[in-house]
Amino acid sequence: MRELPKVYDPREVEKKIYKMWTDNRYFHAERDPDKKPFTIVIPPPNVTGQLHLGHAFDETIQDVLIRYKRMKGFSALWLPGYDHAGIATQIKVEEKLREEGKTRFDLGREKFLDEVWAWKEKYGNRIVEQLKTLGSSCDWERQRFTMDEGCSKAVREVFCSLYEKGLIYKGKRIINWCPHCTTALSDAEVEYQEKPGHLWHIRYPLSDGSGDVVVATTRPETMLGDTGVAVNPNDDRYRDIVGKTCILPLVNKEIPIVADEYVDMEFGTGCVKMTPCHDPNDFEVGLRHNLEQVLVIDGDGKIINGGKYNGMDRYEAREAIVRDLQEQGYLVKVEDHIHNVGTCYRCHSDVEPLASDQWFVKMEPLAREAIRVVEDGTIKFVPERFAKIYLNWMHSVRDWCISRQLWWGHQIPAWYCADCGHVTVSREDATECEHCHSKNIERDPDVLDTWFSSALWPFSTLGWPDKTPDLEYFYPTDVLVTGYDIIFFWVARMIFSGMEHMKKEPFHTVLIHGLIRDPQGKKMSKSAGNGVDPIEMIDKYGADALRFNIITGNSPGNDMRFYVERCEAMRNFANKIWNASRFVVMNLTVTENSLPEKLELPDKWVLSKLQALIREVTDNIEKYELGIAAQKIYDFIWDTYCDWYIELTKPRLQEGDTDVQHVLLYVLTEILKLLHPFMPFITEEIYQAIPHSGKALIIENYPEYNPSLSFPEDDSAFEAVMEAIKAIRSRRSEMNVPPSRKASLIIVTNMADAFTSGEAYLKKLAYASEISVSSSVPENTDGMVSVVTQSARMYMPMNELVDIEKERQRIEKELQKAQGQLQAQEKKLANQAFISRAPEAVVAAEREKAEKARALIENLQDTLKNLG
RNA sequence: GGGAGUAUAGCUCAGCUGGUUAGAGCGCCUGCCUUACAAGCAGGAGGUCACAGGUUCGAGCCCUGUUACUCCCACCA
Repeated sequence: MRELPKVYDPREVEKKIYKMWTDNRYFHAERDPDKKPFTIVIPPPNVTGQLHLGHAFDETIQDVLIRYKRMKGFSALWLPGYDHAGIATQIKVEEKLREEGKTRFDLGREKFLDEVWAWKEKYGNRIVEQLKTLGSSCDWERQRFTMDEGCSKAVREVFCSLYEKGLIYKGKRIINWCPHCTTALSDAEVEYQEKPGHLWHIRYPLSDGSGDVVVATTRPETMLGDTGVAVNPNDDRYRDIVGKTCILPLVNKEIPIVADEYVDMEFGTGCVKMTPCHDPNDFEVGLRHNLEQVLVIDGDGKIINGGKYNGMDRYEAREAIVRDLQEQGYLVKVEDHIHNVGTCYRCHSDVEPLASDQWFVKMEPLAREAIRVVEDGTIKFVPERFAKIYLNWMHSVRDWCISRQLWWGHQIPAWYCADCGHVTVSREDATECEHCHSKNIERDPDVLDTWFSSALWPFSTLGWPDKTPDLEYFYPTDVLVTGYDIIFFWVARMIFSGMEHMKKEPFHTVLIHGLIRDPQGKKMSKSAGNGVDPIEMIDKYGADALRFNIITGNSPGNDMRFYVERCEAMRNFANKIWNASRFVVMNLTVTENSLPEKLELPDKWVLSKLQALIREVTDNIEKYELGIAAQKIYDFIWDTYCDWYIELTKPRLQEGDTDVQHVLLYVLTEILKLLHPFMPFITEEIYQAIPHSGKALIIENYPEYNPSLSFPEDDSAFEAVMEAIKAIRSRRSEMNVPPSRKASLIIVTNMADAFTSGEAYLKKLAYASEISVSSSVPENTDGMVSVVTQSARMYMPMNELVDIEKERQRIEKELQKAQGQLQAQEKKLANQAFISRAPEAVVAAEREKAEKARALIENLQDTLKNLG
């Protein structure tokens, strides 16, 4: 046992404690056949990213679960790692190059990748350090990276096996293209934003000179790629012109007018220009009617195949085209129109839909199992409602575009033969065409979507495709913790990947949390400048305070606002525990943590409360109600332990009672264990400073409910004493009597035992000078203040402070209130329907309440009588 | 167009399967440096649980409708 310093300094303590944990390898999970495994794989943060509050939220939840399970005797593995984050990382390195006046093409692929790896080495460690600062008990010995050798092997295996099964194919489709990132994106990577725009009505003259058609468009620049006009076959207005051709203005090209059900007669003019290369619907219509495909916007968002507009940016071209149309008399009218524009989830540029040759994963066959395991409950979402969101998406999922026109990532293992055109897809790097054995082959330059490798994370990190002991022991993992914003990106893809490649669900529970927002409820972002740096918060208030702030005060799946003030409050809580512990240490002469044979009333009371807490907290954690569990521990520590129990021990400690020391120490230790998953640092630090049997709190056993330490009768007996104390305090406060003015106390009660053994506590907490417990009322109550509870009538001589008339009024008021309450209770109990239909326990509780109300009323009436 | 969420004290939010007098933090008022803690202690004020119906012995919680705000999906050019 050692002295605790007067002020708790989280900065110093946290560093020291974390080192102690890692030095002793407490985070390392062994494959112990005698233990059950409990596994969480971390949602891999961007390797070059920085920890933000979203991570802090996510990691804290995982750390609480892992620490809890570790203490519950599981071999708890929290597997850490990082994502190469293809687009995000490549953009950052390209930005750096741009500052040096270079592009990636100046360097060439190989040198550029060297640059990215160097970048990764430089910044890849920062986030690791930040995770450690937060207290994350990850098994760092198993740290992985989505582009390390093992993960690369897994990616290669998956790509090849899906290709062999016909579940990966290459084809020309309309895909989402980001002109800024210059790559294709998947549907999930497009965010739609409502933006104000216009609806331009443009006149296309009929070739035969018999009139014209007017089309409406939100994107006039795409007219350069128009290869037809479509109308609805049931539209009487246009029946005559179907089959005719019209002249595309500016381009001066003859294009057909076709009839297709796709066209909505109600919208615009009922005539739609068809741009097969830049609109998914037009693409489909074009295929049905054999329309020509003309690509007019290239990968940089510039016009091609557009005559005089070539080389213009798409928005520049829009202005020019509208101007020209107007000048030449083709523009009929312009309307304001709000429409949804797709934007890139990484850079927020407007996405350009364009026809392109890309690799896809065929989703329908994979989705089937992914749907089944969620529908049949093999995988549960917490909260449940997210299962619906997942299923909706999975039911209507389209093929997944997985090729990216980037250099940073897993290069697609496909080689094209220049001689026979065959595509060789291979687990080993190909040296010749597998079909014609020509050496004249070239590898596909594209890389895979970052999420392709993340999808394999739960098993690639455990060694798959090799049959490793880790995979055998730790897979399937248990809980996957993440925000609702990446259910589609990641969770969905892990589920179908796990089912396809492991034939086993990757986890049984998906624990979904919300987003952390700023105090105004806005999303935190770098550009808005409203972000809060968790590291700064840790520095100021301690990791424990930040963790506790984040874990409490929100309900599962809901967003939460972040308040610095709450960090302060939690810092205060940490300090409260610290000082309570200091108090215990200062008063400790015993060196062993054990319970005495003889327990006094408050001891039994606090132990009973502790048992109830243990049961509830464990229940809550098992149901992933971490915030509720944390709140209950908070309340117990502050209210039950500090404000009541410690105060109650003071008289006994002064008398040199060592039994009470034991109880103090015992309860404190149990509290530390309960709290440890939430506030790991301060609890460990205190544990190390008090007498303890184990080596470290982190590997202690989590408290178990023990009914032999629950004493319901003593519990309620002591509650009666507490009630008396509270009533006296309240009375004194109303009368502005300072604690320094003690008063003698006469207690009339039929619970003499409880009040007699509680004398010392009444003296201390109710500021009594001397106490007499009797069964009869004093003869003369003049000049006495009366305080009444259900179990006692108490008198305090206060002489000059007492006004009989006011006393009478006050007690009459209390009496009235109590009678009102009793009336309500009696009414309820007189209700035959209630008696017969409500559960017995509820009725019994109601009867007890009525009893108590009657007791209180009786006491009040007697007191009134005695006033004379 | 489809789906989901939220509405509880001045502010931010809890309230777990319907069962006391609806809670916490911050803020506010009163009194205390009571030898662990003023980052504290004691006492207190403050709520027709969005609105209207319904189910039930009993509703903040369940059902229906309304209003307001938020989000996701779809993408009529």
